[in-house]
Amino acid sequence: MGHHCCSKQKVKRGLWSPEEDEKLVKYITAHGHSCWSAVPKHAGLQRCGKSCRLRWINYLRPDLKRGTFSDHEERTIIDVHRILGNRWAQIAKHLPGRTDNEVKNFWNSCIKKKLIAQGLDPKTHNLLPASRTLLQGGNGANPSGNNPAQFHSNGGGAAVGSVATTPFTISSPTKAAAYDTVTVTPPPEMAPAMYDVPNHDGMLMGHDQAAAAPIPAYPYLDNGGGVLMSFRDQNAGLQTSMDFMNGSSSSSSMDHAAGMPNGNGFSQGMGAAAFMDVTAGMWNTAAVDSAMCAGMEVVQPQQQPLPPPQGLLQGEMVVGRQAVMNGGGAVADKGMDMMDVSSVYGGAGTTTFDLELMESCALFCGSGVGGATGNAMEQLQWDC
DNA sequence: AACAGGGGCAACCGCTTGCCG
DNA sequence: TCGGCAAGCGGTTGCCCCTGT
Repeated sequence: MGHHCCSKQKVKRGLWSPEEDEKLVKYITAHGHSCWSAVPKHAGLQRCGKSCRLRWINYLRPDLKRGTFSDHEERTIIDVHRILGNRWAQIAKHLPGRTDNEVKNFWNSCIKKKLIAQGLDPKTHNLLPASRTLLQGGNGANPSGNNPAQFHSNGGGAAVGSVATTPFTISSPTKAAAYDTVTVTPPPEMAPAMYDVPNHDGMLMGHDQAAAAPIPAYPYLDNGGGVLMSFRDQNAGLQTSMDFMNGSSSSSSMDHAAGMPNGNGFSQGMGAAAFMDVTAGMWNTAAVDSAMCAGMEVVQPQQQPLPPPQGLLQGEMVVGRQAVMNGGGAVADKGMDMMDVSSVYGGAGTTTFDLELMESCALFCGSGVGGATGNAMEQLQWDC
């Protein structure tokens, strides 16, 4: 059965011959591809437009990078996949010269196996049950030297060494020097509700001072500020990290004070909180409801904070989309109208970080409330 | 040398999305 | 608002090549 666009045509299928490639390249080079359905006819090809498009995009495009994936590209794929899931086109955008098809094939043929070999579920990036059981037997420590927690995605090692104290990290590297931190003491009655992580898949957020250090440039997310996220497996005591960087991002970090009850984490089952203030680029958080940021260190700017956008007071706390971040649970139950950033995004335009990815990162925070279904990584997938 | 099995990759299929009349 | 069309996208298939027996 042919494509819809060519069902009435007699089209060739299967592998492309060099002659066909040449015809297509010549035509596209000379005329472009404003309408793919017209391309085969004008190029003298017995193919459907859809096939021509695929051939061009996946193989003939001059800007394609051929050959094996580098270690860096591999790490990038894993990192972004952890956030976006099987959204190959989105992942491929972070790999110049690579196509979604190429990334997908590489994932299925190589990376997936590596993750499984490391004891990680390639779909969720969480520990596989077998590995979790094994590691739990070691009281959360890494007994084998093949600890998935050592699979630190950015290669920078910012959070690898902080397994014991840094469950989840969001930071941005380049303006680290402009910020210091203040610690907000968690009200004891509030902290458990906010940080309880009820199941194995709970993702935790926290702050890692080390993660605030500048990190070398990353090839992806070149359209926004950087975010570094680090995940610790609550039960196994393991941690992995991901970095979303770009050269213009501001620095920020979040921190949980030591000794937070039950793991310092954002819960799938609870309303979760990530605090950043896009009024100053990002993570310029100042006057935050102490109940919301219990146990967190909230970064404050040291130098010339940017003026707040319209509709926001300096230092007001805004994060993500309200519908995403403020899903109810303990936080919402207390009447907190948190994380509504829509007015900021649409208004002053002061944010510079990758909203799409950031939102993907943030989604998990609230989606489990009122029906904590699925796992953390599935909740990360942005529901566009 | 022949064969089987597996891996990698290119291409296809079908659904979704966006645009336009 | 609706329907048709084209493009985008992710999942799947099938072919080719390599390796082990």
